[in-house]
Amino acid sequence: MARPFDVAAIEEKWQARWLDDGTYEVDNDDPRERFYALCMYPYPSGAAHQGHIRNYTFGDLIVRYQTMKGKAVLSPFGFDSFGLPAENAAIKAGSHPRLFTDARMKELKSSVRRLGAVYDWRREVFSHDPGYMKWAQTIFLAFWKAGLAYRAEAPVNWCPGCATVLANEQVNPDGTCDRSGDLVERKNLEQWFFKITDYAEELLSDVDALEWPERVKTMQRNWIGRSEGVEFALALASDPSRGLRVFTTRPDTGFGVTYAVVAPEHPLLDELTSDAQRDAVQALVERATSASELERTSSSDAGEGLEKRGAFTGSYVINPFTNEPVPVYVADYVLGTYGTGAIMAVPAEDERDFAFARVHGLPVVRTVEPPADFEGGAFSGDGPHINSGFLDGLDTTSAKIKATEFLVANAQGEAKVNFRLRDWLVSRQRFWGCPIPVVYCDVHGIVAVPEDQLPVVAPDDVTMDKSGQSPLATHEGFRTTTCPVCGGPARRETDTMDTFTDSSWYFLRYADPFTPDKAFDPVEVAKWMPVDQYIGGIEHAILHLLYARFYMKALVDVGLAPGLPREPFRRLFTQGMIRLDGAKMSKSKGNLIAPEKYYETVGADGLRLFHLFVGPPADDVDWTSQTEELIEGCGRFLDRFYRLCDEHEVNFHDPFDESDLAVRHAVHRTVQRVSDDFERWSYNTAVAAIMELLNTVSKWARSEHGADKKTFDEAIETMLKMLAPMSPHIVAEIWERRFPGQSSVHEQSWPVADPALVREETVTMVVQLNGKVRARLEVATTLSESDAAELALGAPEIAHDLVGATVKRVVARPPRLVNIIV
RNA sequence: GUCGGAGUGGCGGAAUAGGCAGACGCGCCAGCUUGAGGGGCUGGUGCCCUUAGGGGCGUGCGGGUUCAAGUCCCGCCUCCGACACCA
Repeated sequence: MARPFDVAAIEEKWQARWLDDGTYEVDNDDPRERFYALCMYPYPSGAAHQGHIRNYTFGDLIVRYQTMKGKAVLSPFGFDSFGLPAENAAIKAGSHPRLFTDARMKELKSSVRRLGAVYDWRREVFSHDPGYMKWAQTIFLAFWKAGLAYRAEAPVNWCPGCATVLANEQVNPDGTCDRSGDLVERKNLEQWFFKITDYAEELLSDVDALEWPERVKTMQRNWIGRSEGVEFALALASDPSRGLRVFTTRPDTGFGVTYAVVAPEHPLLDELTSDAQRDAVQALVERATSASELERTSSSDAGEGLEKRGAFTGSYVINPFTNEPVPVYVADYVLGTYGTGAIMAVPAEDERDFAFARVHGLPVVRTVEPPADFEGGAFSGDGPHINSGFLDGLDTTSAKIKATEFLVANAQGEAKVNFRLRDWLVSRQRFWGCPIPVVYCDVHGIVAVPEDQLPVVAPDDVTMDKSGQSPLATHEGFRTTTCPVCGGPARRETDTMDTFTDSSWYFLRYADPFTPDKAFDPVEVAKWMPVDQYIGGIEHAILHLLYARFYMKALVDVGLAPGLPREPFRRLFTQGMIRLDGAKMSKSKGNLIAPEKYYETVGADGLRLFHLFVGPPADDVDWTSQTEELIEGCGRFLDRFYRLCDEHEVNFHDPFDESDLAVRHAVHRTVQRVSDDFERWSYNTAVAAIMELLNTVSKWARSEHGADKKTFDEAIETMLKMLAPMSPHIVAEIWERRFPGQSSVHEQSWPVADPALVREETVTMVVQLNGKVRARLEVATTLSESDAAELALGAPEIAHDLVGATVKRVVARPPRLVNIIV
């Protein structure tokens, strides 16, 4: 396509200027109102693809728009530069992950520059910078000293492919590794954890006030998974002084407990198992613990269809409500990691228990009366209680209260809240991450590396392979050290931290990257936090966002962030992803569409406009053959705009007349629309509004009748300003030619609509006959109801249709519509 | 299965408070620009019937409320996403 201007030259010129002039650098003591705009910390995977382009287009639009609105906008950039891909690539090439990472950071950096996205590069942060690691480790130690980090042996998710443990959040529902897709195994290992569960309640309740997409909030709530109930003891029939502790949310159904179940991992299982049942129990346990999660859950895609495998232990416990003994089973449908790892089973009111009872021939006793037309097994709804002694006749809510009181008094019960959320496993047996800064001394145990020795940095000459242990553990020089307390022999921790720790506080360092003696100065950071607009992909709805929220609260509590808000991200926007042939576009899938070819044709300006115009920002974009043509169309729009600004085909007339006034109206109405659309993330309609205005102005100015020069200039000037955050290069170029020597369009104020010009004097009123449009009248906006009705009835088309008919009713809604019912 | 979100022309999508369905763009058609056009400009373009004027239908499906429903209510269907034995 022949463009009327040199795209590449213009874009390069302005990109260089924004960078050289430090146009978007901002100081912490800036007196203007502040705005913190942030795109999620990117993993440096190389040159940007369309997903990045889309993300940074939105981010840059906000930065430029808020700047024009007169705010001091913090727009930082950096890299989540630790992580597996670089390490795996290094193993493959026999190289060092830093080489890959540095090269890819450079690529991504040049990509965002090529897009015309602007940042305060003085604030750049990246995870493998020793200057950043030092504070990452300081924070770790602060958490440890505050009891928020601890070491424990735990059954962990072990990925054989990645040769490391994974957080629960990194294991797919089908039991495979989120990264490699390998089946995850269970292993018992000593690991570091963060006590995120201490914050479960606050993490849950604070979700309500966040201006986040509802579905992200829902996902967070579900992940935390709060449930209220009672924990109590089922007395062992063999020794009633001892009990099997269980958790239930339905104490009201206690009279219906016909058996109990313990998880295969339950500590009391061995004791509960009788000799006669030992073989059966053993078989069940072996199958359950060796089976991967996949095998355990793959028999069906619906919970109720799952095979209910279990075995009788040979023991009985006493139902405290009935005082009857009930059998204890071991079954893999009870999880060792939730609640107490044991349950009371109520087959009549719980589907899973019902399914199990059916398979194993256990009795079902209804304690809640189901509706008359109820068909099916378990009824988990509300209803009057039956077969329930002192609970008979009560509804679920009152029965729960009474049953809880009973259990507290008679079965060592206590009301309890359980969470699905587990503590965050943060150690990784990998090389390319931030080392955990502790030392193990035979005398003093776990000892923190003293602050003046931070950061602990991994040596370069480490062998990385997939042997299954931490690469750092194989490096004697690193591993062997002395105890900071006694000077005796000690060994270093050789695990590194989960990279999600790096992305949990980077936004604080951005706000104050200059402080040399601490992670950040809370006074400086308070000037920017919380982030006003956070932008990123929906894939981080749980992991990153939950961890960062936890960090923020924990940092305040351990004293590193006094006075800072406990929630880091006030507003969140999750953009849709780009799909190619139905699959998400990503480097790992290898289905990328590189932006370069579009830079050559429509330029960064055209590509940005496309991403804004293609549809609602939150929606996914399907990249199809038609997409190319859409992008061309966006380029053509910019061409048309450029040519109009040239004024070659424009005619001018002198006295200002009605046609000019109409254009002024259109200009101001468009300003109104675009401003509103910007505020509500409706960029596609904002672009449409400007396209419409260009069509109007173009037709008017190139007509024989011509345009008033002042009105024309106002229209062009206003369009330039409105397009500035969208397609910043060409707009800056045109502005400079029209206003040589003046400050850039990007330093102008965002246009404000004149209310008098937004208001219309006349409008088209629709006249309907029985709801069908029969006439259109041009009327004054101030038209009264009675005048509207009169006008409508008098309209020639209507009068004709009304001959011989009786008007039953006239609904007048001036000035838009009148509906005549006959 | 549960919880979210969505379903509108050939396509991406618009309709912000119940009031003209289809803005804007892509594609397509016609005309002009006439050396041709992958450029530019002008006009047309939901579907069906009709020679015309005009008429009918139309926002996943079926009901309902209303003068008026893409929008509100009830019941379904389909697709996408999250969770998925969490007691």
